[in-house]
Amino acid sequence: MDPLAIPEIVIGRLPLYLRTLDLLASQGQTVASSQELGSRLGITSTQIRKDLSYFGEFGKQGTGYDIQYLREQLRSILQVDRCWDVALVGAGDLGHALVNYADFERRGFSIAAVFDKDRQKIGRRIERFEVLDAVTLPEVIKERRVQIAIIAVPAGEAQEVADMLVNAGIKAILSYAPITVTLPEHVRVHTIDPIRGLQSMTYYLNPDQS
Amino acid sequence: MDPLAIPEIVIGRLPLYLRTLDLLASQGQTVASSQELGSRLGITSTQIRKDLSYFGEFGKQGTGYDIQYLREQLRSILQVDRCWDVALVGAGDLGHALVNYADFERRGFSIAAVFDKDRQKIGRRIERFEVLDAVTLPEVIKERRVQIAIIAVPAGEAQEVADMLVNAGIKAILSYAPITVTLPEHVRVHTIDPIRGLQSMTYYLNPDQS
DNA sequence: TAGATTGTTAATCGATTAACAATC
DNA sequence: TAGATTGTTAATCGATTAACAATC
Repeated sequence: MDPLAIPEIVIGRLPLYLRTLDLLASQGQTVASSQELGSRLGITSTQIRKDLSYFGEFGKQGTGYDIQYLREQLRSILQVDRCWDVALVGAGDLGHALVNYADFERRGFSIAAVFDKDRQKIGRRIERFEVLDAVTLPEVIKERRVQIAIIAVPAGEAQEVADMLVNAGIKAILSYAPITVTLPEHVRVHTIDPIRGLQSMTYYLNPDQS
Repeated sequence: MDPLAIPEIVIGRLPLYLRTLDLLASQGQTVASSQELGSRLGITSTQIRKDLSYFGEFGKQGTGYDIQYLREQLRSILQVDRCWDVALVGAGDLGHALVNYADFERRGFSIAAVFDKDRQKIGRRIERFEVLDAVTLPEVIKERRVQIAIIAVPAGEAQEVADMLVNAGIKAILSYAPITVTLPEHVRVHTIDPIRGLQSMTYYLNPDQS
């Protein structure tokens, strides 16, 4: 099946399904119905079955899904049955938090190198990494054929860093800078902006606060 | 207009518009068309005009939008023309990064207190905050009538923390724990899971990596 | 067998966009 | 006036869901 024939919104939900199955597996559960997954995620069972049906038939009537098997299938579909090297740009507080984030490894990613352009930070250690000079970024990324990067620099530097990453061959970027970066369309970008989430919740809040 | 009559997906885009207008304003620009906003955000100008039309008429034919005026209007709609107190739970690396995140203040939020349950962390300082014992969370939140909280604790503790927050009166939660927390429907939750974003990009990546 | 649940079709629902009159 | 752009309607497009046969 052509990967692009499947709606992006469906692809966006698969990691949610996988995450939920991981949780159930860690609790020792071996089988789950679309009903159970749905109620845990707050979506309908029909939607889950429909989403999965784009890729094949993974369940058993009357029973549900074998958790182990469906996890394997989803990992294969999402290509996280391998481990992807990730370049991290920005060795500030957020960079530190990301280096220490244990979930990356468990879920298919491994930080391969940490860069910063600040003289104060270059050469310092963050856990197992030495912070590398950002000018060496292109060669390191090219040499190691890294395809994924995380941007954890201030908003004002993010576009410049993104351009540099793309020139070095990066194909997917997770950006923590609260701006919309503009890139060639063959490069995928996900932006994490915590304020965006907060601001769309305050819309619904009661105005009376002390 | 009844706030609930407007599609949530529209509300979700307003912070994007505001963020872009903030950027343009900081560059000294005074007027912007829906066309310009759209091309910066990668969405159509029609969609922007349609979204804004739920709330009123803010533009001028032939000219576009007065940036200053539209910012004020959007801030008012989103209720970020005031500053909201936010309780932060979790004083680890991520908590540190959030305390130091300058954008909160500029965009309508102010961290009011930091909590942790770890004896090692309680009493320590993070910038201007003393880390408070999580058992004091209900009283502090109730007393200060805080409505918003950020969860920055490990996944295994997140549901418990969320329940505690809701009992204390919290109405909106931004969670960095990679699980789906289950809460009463009058409470809004936004979950930030960086791996989710990465996993939906690897789907499209070329499998050949060194 | 009876009960449960899948996978899929067709209907419904909702969001996006093309088109355009209004007007600055 | 001519050109540009808004606000809005109606058409289109795409996503969700109800319904149900198949089957474990």
